[in-house]
Amino acid sequence: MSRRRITIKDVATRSGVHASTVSRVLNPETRGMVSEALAQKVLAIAEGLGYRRNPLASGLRTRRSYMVGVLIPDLSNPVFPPIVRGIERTLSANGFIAILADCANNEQTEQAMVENLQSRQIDGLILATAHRKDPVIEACLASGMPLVLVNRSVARADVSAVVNDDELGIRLALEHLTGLGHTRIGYVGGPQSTSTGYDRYRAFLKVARRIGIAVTPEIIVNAEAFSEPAGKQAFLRILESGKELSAVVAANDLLALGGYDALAARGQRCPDDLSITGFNDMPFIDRCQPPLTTVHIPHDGLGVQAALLLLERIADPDARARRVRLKPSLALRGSTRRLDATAAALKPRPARPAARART
Amino acid sequence: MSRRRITIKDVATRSGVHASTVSRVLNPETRGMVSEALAQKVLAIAEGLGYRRNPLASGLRTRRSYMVGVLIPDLSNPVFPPIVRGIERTLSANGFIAILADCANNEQTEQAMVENLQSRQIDGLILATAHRKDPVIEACLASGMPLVLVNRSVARADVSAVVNDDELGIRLALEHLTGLGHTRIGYVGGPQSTSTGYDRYRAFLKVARRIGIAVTPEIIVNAEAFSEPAGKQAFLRILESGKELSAVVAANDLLALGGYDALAARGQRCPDDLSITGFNDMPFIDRCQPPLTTVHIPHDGLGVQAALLLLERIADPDARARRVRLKPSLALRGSTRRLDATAAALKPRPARPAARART
DNA sequence: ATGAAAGCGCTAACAG
DNA sequence: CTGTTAGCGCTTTCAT
Repeated sequence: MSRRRITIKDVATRSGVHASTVSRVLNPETRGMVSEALAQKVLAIAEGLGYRRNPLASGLRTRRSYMVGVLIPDLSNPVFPPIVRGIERTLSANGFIAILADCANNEQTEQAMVENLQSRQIDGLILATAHRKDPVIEACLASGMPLVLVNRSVARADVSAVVNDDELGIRLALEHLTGLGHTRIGYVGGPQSTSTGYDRYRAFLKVARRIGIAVTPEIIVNAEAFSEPAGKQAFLRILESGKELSAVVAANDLLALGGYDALAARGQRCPDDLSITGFNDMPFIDRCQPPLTTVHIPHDGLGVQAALLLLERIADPDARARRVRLKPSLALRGSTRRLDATAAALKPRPARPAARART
Repeated sequence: MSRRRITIKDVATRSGVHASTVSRVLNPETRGMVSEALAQKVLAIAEGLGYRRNPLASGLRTRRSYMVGVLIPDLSNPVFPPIVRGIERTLSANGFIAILADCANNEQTEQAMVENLQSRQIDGLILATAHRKDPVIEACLASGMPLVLVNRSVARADVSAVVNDDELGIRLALEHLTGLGHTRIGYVGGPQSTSTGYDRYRAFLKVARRIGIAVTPEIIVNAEAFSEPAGKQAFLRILESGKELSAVVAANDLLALGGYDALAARGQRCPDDLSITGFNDMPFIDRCQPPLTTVHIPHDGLGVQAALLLLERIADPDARARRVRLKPSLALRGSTRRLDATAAALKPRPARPAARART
């Protein structure tokens, strides 16, 4: 069935002009070189024939593929779909396509995928992988490939990146809690090998000190992973540390959910016994019990900005690297509550003031 | 910086052979034409030079791009990320890449994206868009493009598709409920313009009749969309229909969540006043309150199978269309409960048996 | 078994 | 303004 595709040559013979003239007409940049009348005629014929340019062929010549690689550590992590969506929409609107690659959090795979993408002549690469040390970045930079990082920072300043303002996020969470009267506030962080884990941890230290919260080693526990089980373990440690905390800032929504589990395991409840804030505002986290108060990250915006930054760099590869920091906001929900004098302390055992009164 | 990429010609001059020989060596299919010794030598040199084949160039010649289009209606719908992930992993493992396109549920956009993908010489297309009537399918078929549908069925039998066994899913839900003693069971469905909405509705009619549930128009409401608000509206209608139902099967988890909202608005609770089952088992739905009993769909498996089916068709375009139907399972959680004689009827007003006993 | 030559579809020098 | 020519990197006849 599938008849041979219409080529530029077909249009040329039908129009009675040379192929290169057709090429000039079809390319917006060179359209001006051709007389308006002829251009219109050729355009009409191309349209009539249903001509579609073959980007592979033109790319072979121009070394432009109008393809961008998008490397994600794990699409099943709910923060990434909206980022990818923002990226894809923006690229698509600018005539580019997104090649999706999911490296399943595996550095080996990541390396291989980047090489594969490079060999496919992608015009640029968006990296959303999370590790702070990442040889792939050096390799990309060395090869001159336009590169933008999203949702992760990196030490060196010569690479473009779009990140959430994690310090602001932590500050929003902390100020919310102090505004509710909390003073003994702990922190459950993420793995320090990840950029978000590290950044938020640093931010907590900085903001907590500035606000005047006593920062001692016991009130801070960094979880092994950004997951519910790891969060539960971390919360259990912090709850059993002996420090009587009334609130905990978690570096991630999943960790916060782990906090719910930890409380449940101890026969305690959120927010009655402990206020908890999350980070990310992942989809449907407002439907859990209690609805999680969390730092909302504009994920779609991260994706859009990353795509725009990359397009900019593709257009001008010599442009300086830029960093964009997007502002998060606080999603106020039910996992935090005002600390009143009577329910002040979090007792290790459910020895509520009311119970004590009976003795 | 970016030194010119190594081409097949570079390898040729270094090896002292002709480019075509290198090509033969590098291509597994034609490797046999070259003497083993020479092949080894060329391979070593190519390796040493860091040669990477340029798929654009070879594709131009062979009309194979090793690229597959993946068209999604909306990546922010939580059912799709796992499907996409399964697709991507499988394609990638077979030397293909996935071009992701999100048409935002817009048919216009869908049409344009498919054309764009086709012009980019994709070897095949995976469609996850949901509408039952879809001119894009005809167009693809007509053009001879290998095509696989995922998570959606279509009337005509000559198109490959991977779907969940919705009838089994509905049966699992219904049998679970009847097993708990429910007999007055309603159904909140999805939009009939979508394939899943339609299929599950038909399945409910069929299975309910077979099981012996009285199917009257009042106990069935199809929502306007697969969303929480639409679900809430539909549940309100069914609850106010006058039929005293003790359980409702929802065609989708979001609709079920809307059911929670509807109950809450009426001062009732799930599962005490109404048992509800969902469909999809989307991520974190087990964390809502109450945890939703729902039909679990193997989304990742859908993606994997779709990719495999497409690869098969790409390898042999004349192969017959195949349909794969994957089996769902029931995720038993807290939104359904045994119907005991005392709490049998769902009263419009909270006139609980216990309360009545006191009078 | 290997080399030579042609060409996939398109663009970019270079002429005229 | 438009046609001619060459070539992007690779594969594939066709010779030898």
